[in-house]
Amino acid sequence: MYEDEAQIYRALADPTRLRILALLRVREACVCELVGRLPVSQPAVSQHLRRLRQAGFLTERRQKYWTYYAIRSDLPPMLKEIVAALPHDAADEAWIREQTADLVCTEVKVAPRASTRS
Amino acid sequence: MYEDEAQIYRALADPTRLRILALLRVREACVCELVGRLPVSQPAVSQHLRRLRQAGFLTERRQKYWTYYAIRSDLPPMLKEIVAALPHDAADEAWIREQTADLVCTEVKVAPRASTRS
DNA sequence: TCACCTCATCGCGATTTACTTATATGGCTA
DNA sequence: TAGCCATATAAGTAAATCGCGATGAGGTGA
Repeated sequence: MYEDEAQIYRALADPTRLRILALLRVREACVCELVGRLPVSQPAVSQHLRRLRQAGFLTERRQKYWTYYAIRSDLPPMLKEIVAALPHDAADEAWIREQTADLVCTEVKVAPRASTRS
Repeated sequence: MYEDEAQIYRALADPTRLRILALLRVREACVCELVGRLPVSQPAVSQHLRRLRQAGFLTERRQKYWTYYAIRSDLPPMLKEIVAALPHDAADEAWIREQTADLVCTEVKVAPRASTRS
């Protein structure tokens, strides 16, 4: 009794996952984009995305190198309201809006690696 | 960032707490009434109530022996919607409706103790 | 005042969660 | 097909969570 509902709220019970939802509210994004913005490692982001997907919040789509995650368009009304009610972080939203999806990952992540090539 | 919201959803991330909210949706109740209905111990119920109160869902009121908990009437709209959207359990709602607050605890709990007095 | 009632808190063990690093997977491209 | 890229999974650890029984706190009433 109420296990299913608790499961859904448990998926929302983490600040990083809420931030991911707020970011994806602007537009879909691939894992590496989120990794470039969030203060946790790539596996952590991957695990959070899996949790949100299993709870029914996200869909995934493969394209070229990247896996894009997006908020399900057929979200139940209550969940849609919850997502809509999340606070807006101006910096986060500006950031994800100005990303050019196909460039971010390679461009951003090659730079740091340059130092390891020496 | 998003810590406060996560805190709220964490308070909802447990089936027993959701069931308590659904029960209190019918009417306020004292701890011993909830203990009489839920499949967990009195300390567990007490802790769940504290968690819900700290998250801002409940108020408490003392009267004679009992502490009555109720859903805050000034709940933010989003939280009010969340509580309203919880599934209705007919048996639970019938049960709490037919309780006569002042009788339940002493009546119900004296009986089992009789066997330990022998 | 003292016994009794409800409820809160303490202290503990078991489980879950969220993170890390290391490594595996699988698509893409040369 | 060989190597690279983004992503997923594995394994381990620290902290949070949920349950219990025992006990403490505080009001009530004889």
